[in-house]
Amino acid sequence: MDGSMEMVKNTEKDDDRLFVSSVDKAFKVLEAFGTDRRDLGLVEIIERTGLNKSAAQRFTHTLHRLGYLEKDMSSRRYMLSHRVLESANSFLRVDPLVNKAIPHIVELRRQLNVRIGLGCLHGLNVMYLIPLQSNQAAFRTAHPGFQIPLYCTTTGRVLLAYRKPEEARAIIERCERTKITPTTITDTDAIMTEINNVRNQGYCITDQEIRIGDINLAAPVFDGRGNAIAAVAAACLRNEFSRKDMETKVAPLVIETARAISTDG
Amino acid sequence: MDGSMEMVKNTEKDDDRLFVSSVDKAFKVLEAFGTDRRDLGLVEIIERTGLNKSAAQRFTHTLHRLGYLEKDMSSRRYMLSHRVLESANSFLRVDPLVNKAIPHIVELRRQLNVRIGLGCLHGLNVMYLIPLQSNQAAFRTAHPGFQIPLYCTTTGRVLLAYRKPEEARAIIERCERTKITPTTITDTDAIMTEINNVRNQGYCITDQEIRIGDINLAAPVFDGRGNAIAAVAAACLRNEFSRKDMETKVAPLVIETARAISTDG
DNA sequence: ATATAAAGTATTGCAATACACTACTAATAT
DNA sequence: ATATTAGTAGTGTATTGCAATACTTTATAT
Repeated sequence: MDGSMEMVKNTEKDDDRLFVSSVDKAFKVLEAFGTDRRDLGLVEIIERTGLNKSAAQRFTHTLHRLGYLEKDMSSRRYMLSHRVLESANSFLRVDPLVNKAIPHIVELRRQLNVRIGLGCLHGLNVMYLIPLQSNQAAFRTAHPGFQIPLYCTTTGRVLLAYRKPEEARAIIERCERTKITPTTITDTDAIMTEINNVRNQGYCITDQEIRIGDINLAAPVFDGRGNAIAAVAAACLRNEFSRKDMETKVAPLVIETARAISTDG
Repeated sequence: MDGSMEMVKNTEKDDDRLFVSSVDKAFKVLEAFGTDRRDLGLVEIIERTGLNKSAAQRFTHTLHRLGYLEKDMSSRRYMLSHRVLESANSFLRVDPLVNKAIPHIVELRRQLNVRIGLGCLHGLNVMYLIPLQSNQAAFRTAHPGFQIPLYCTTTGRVLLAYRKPEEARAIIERCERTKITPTTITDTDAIMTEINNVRNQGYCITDQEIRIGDINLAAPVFDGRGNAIAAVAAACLRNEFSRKDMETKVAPLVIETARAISTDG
């Protein structure tokens, strides 16, 4: 009654009369299903989403009825249904970048016979739109939507290289930089040095910064306005490709592929 | 005021106090984005979803703020964002069927060098969880979540073959059976005959029923309880594989792959 | 075996949220 | 220039979603 009727928590989503918070909560539930566990019980969903019991109950129920969640009736635990693939397929089939890239990516894979990916920025991660496995092996990571950290990967560094340096630096500093392998570079300045090289040489190499035995290389894809919107990356094995091989043999092919995918401005 | 306060429209979702209809509407908007058009304006969304203007406005706005829809500010049209790949990736990475199948599917592709797919039932369609392209060409249809009709495809017929005949018949009759190619079988009895053969011979062949020049073969994958939960399908070219080739060379390999993926009861 | 705790399900009155309606503005098409 | 269509903003109201609570079932410990 002291006149302070105004809420203090007007950070973002409040005071937005068009925002429907039920939708937000429903997606919080969907997003609770990550890659670590397959099925979740109600309490686990409550823990992961921050919703209360009633809300968790109502949104799991609703998503179940809509067919986006499966429910195992004996364990009463929920899991994602294959229905979530619907919108993913819609996206992939109509996205111009993906469609333009596919034949070039396939051809590059044929030439090098290594894993090839097309990735873009997604928050503080790189998301692969097309992760093409090599012909021999099949990786569990070879599905669209696969994400890897931004700061220690070729695709991430390439995409940062074509943004304003201070912007790139800010993004890197927001990353939780962990030493994934002994050779992972985590120092901001060191990463910035790598990034600065990219703009000069037109590609980026990382040497087992994310997986022992891998040496990777990526080059930028540009849109019509000259923005780097994606990168083509090749994941090679160190005992098949030396650093010199990467520079002299792999780099020209990857750069040429990325250029071919780029929209000619 | 005549006492008829009760609603008449209690078909399904009403009288369900736990069902949150805002979530339903939000997903209606997401589902409006199919594979025919990339971007949609507000009115198109209204037409496809049946929502009114306010609702369409609020849910596009909400989905945009959540990052699931992109908005082109010049055309003010919406499109799916690559964020929809997140849950697809989560599903594919943790699904036991997919994980068990991948190495076998890859090996089968290596042996035959044709397109191989792992599909399951999804309403009146077959949905491919893993559509593996052949090594030479790349199809736009080679993304997870790709759907094909049930009634005229090997996977569909295989999956129906291991259900009760009357159930299978009912499903077929619910399909809108169009003659996709001149040789597409659309008659219910004729399809039932094909389906009955499947249970005897353990596989299904279709001869250019969905694409001229293709001859396809599929075999069932069973879960621990003996239910056919998926099928392995091989899409071959007619000028590379005769019907006899399919029966003698392809069928044993596909059946063996499907059996290897099946959970041993 | 029995008790105890934990997880999941069902119900209800209340009020805040999402609703439809309307009015307004901007962009095409004629 | 004018008409028409598409998209945006605002508002009072009641319907919808909310939290609290009670109840049932399953799991765990004693």
